[in-house]
Amino acid sequence: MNRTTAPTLHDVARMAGVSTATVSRCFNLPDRVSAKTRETVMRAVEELGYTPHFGGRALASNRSNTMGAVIPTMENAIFARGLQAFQETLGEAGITLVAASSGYDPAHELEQIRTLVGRGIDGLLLIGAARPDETYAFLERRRIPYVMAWSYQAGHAGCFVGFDNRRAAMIITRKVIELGHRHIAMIAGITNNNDRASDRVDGVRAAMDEAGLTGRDLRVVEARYSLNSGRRACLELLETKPHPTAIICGNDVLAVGAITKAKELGLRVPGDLSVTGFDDIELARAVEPKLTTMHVPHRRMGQAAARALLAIRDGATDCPGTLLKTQLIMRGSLAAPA
Amino acid sequence: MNRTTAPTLHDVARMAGVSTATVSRCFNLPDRVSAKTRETVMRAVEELGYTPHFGGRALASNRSNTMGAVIPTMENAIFARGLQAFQETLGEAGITLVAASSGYDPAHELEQIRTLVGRGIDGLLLIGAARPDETYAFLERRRIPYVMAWSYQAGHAGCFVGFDNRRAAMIITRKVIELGHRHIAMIAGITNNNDRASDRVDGVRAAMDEAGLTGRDLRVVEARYSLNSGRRACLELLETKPHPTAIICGNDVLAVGAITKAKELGLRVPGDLSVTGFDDIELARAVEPKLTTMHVPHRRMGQAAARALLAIRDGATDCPGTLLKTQLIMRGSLAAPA
DNA sequence: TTGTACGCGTTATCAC
DNA sequence: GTGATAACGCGTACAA
Repeated sequence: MNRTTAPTLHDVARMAGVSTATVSRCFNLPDRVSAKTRETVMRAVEELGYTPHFGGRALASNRSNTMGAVIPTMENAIFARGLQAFQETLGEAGITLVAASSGYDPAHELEQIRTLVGRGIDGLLLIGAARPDETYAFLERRRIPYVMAWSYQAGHAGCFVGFDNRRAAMIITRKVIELGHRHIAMIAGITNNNDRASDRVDGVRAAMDEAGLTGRDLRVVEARYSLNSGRRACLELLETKPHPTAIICGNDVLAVGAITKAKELGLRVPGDLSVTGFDDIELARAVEPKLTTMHVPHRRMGQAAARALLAIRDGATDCPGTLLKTQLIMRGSLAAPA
Repeated sequence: MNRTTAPTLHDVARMAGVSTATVSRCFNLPDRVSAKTRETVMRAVEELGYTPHFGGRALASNRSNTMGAVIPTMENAIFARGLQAFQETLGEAGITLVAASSGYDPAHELEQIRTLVGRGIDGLLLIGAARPDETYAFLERRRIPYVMAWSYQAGHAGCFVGFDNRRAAMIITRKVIELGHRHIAMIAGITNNNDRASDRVDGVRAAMDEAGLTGRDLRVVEARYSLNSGRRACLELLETKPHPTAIICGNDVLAVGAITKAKELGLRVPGDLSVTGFDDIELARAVEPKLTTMHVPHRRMGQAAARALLAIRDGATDCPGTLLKTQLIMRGSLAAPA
């Protein structure tokens, strides 16, 4: 057992007394090999602790059995959760995941995509649709199958596995208006290069219009994805007159930050101020009052994205995209204004 | 622009009017190429949108510029956060990350490790030290450099980048005792195959002993990593007599679950019941009262793990491990018993 | 400084 | 059912 280098197909072949071709077939086309030889070969494989070399395999087969994913950051629970499901589903199909993050920066995203493509990925998961043409051009030129998740842009070319952010935001806003709120504010995520965030703002605006409320009745501030940003944004909104009676937030983290700050300021939630979230992460049930929010099926989305990519790999001609449903979850943080 | 296949080194060489060797050198040993040729080559690279093929590169150089990581699950915020930092630091060094998850199952972990190793990773990040000898044997045999994070087992062979879970748990328990609590309970994470969880239990026990309190004074239940499990465990603990006046939790998620349940039962926290956490994730500041917990530098740990692996790759002979410090964060959920 | 030529571990196309 | 053998894209002696 003094091997200093990993065993190769050749070593296995020699040990089993067959050709390398046969050993290879044992892995890739097992039924084209007699049961007896297969058994001999597998014994040798065991004994040597042989594992196929990825590089050689990719080179010869022009397939890597690898899918890539570039997400904004793993620190955001919704992406972590989706990525986990994505990876699990891929794993069941014998595919490994290479992951990278863009830090919400389109230029960095392209750079990461370039790296992954160089690695020979068979498919790619991206988040949202907001990126420069250059990125799409690169993907097309290299013929890399990709799906975009967390969004669903009907007019946009490409394959989406996501939901209608605008519509979901409309639904939650309608509910707020229906309860009687007229002075409404929004704490949005950073909308620059982020179609999920900007679609949600659009949705809120659309619902306001629909109800005959004007832009003057809606104040929007943007905030980074953190509890503290939510707190700061909430404070900023409460310093203007007339006070909003409801704050619609672009995600749960901002909403929880806002609730915390409001309570610190002596406001009762939802008595003095209603707050809504978006995503329905675990945090939504940990805060008091529990958060009224829009449930997004993050895990199902990750699974669907994986299945879409696998379908394309297996020759699916048209886009196997999926429009997922979100669901308004009424909890304690939204009520009629006093 | 009708390429149906990715451009190769050969294509670039032809376009630039040089040999493939020169193009290759432009990437790997730029100073061995004249500035003029290099420029011509790079122009061709740009024009063709060339990216080196990973497989070929790995095959020829016997290096993959890839590091692997097998973590229990990305859905746990602490691992997501650490992995994010790990990946960022690796990225700065031009290394890509292949990630997999074990679902807290040692057998599945080994399987994932096998896959990653087959891909030709240059190093591996693992969580904790609790795994079968078979796994370690495999790693040794294949000469894969690896570091273990989130733990620090002084007596254990191998390279750790982590902290002393037992000691940290002792510190928080001492504080609880010092405040006057005598009836103490613990909601631990599942300790099976998890040295972080079991070390924390040991630490609590050790601090009890040290204070002359017996095992009889400590009730321990284990719970899965979720708010609901924390709630259920809390209920179970409160059904026995004498009631604990303080519950020490193995992580923040369990602690928040416990607080939520206690409040539902009409108990005041910390008036009737004190609760402590472990990890200091964002959730800890979102709950009311804010959680007294043990801060763990997850991001720094991910960075340190990456640096350790890079150091080994660059020939470091002894283990560049790191013992990180944790810090007790006093917030509102722990106080003297009534 | 640059080019030639070989080998890395695997799969695929042939014959047999 | 099995065995030669030619790719696959790249790095790197070695030669020029």
